[in-house]
Amino acid sequence: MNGKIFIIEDETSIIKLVQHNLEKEGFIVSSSENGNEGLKQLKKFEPNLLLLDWMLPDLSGIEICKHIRKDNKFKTLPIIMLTAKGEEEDKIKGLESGVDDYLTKPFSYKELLARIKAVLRRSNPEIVSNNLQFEDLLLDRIEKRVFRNNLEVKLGPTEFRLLEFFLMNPKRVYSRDQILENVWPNNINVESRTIDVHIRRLRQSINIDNKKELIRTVRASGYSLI
Amino acid sequence: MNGKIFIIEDETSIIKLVQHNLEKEGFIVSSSENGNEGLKQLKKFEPNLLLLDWMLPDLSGIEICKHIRKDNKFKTLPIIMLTAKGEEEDKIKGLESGVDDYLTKPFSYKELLARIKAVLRRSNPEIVSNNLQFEDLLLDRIEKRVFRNNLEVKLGPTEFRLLEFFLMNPKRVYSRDQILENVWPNNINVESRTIDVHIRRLRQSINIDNKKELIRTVRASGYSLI
DNA sequence: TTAATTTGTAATAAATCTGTAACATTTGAA
DNA sequence: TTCAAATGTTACAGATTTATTACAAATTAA
Repeated sequence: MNGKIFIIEDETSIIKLVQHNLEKEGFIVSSSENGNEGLKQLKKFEPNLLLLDWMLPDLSGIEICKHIRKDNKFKTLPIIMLTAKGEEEDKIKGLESGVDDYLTKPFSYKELLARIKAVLRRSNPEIVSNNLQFEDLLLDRIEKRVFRNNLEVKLGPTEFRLLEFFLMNPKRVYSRDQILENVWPNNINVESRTIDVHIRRLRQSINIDNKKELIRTVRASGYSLI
Repeated sequence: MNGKIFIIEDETSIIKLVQHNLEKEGFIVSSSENGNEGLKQLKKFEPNLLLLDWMLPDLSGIEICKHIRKDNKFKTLPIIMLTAKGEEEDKIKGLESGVDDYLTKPFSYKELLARIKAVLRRSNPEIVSNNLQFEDLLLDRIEKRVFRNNLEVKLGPTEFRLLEFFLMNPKRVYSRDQILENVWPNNINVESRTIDVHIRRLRQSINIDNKKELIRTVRASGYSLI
């Protein structure tokens, strides 16, 4: 993980906390506490992602956003907006100015990191680690391949996403609802029992020559990766 | 890749990191942590490219630059300048003293390598390979030719660019959008299905006497070079 | 200019995936 | 042990995605 992240945020404490943690994670981080100055620095720094405070002393986050989107070189720079609770989230959501995601303060660092990775995964997949592993199971997000015990396993798109989801938190039990929410595209409604069928298909695919079962059924609760 | 690269840079940690990585890449690397000494060594070493810190304890990078440009033997030595953030990049950009490129610290190694190759490709094309290869497939960027198993394969311009793109990151799956963005000229809009047709044409062309299929379809995701 | 090649698209065929219902089996509480 | 609820399994009919083909328009070469 060696992407570059720029932070424009006027609360020094937040900058310090986030910068320190992101650097520990391996990111190269630079920051500014003010909009105009930040914009200049940003252009020199050429980050892979921008954390942008919604409310700044001089320029608003929105202004900065627009400014960036006009600049040909940074037209596609991923931006995560940081907002204080209640700061018109609706407006932010609907932004055409092109915010890629947003977080409401106070936010947990863990959540921020997750969002950062998710956004980076879309824009610069090579920066974020792309392999998920569990025991003898390996899923390569870049190549979209799955291996069990070094043998490739063929999965359909839904089974792939399902396994990907389980691999993100092995051992954790997910209810059918949680699985639906996370694995199926938004706003799609499928019968809850449908999941059972996909679980079966996934099980069947990854159980190369009667190796040990990797998906555990937790009666009345859901499923988990062992 | 067996060109010679000289580094003049006073931060030992940077030297170590860069030198180690470049050597892994196949370059022959030598370095100095000081300007005057470095100049002498450089002349003996006769590198194909110089990585030069802008700010040095004794001589400034600019001084070194000028010095080198006066020397008939090194008049054309490609130089990539390394600058700390905020070190008057404008001046550097406009330099007639002839810096070929510059990078702002902190920089990612990946970016450095890309710049080095780009600069070398201009000055010493023979050092940087202009061939892309994958298994028995070979694409010559200079001559614009493609070979499969040593037999030349004729491709139309679009198929050529398509294959070139795939060869830059074999095994990686690209969505149709990504392919469009990278293979088609900017601001051109073609139907996403059009890509399927070009994939077909490319497949047909490179599948000389039923050799193994090289382009993989990943349903719901895109295509990849195997 | 004409001829040859290349391109994009639409139409259709083929392949693959999905969701569901129906029936089978397992589980655990009473 | 019994029985209802939960999960497993299967088959299948759409639905979706990709492959293939043909063709007209655009581009390039002769």
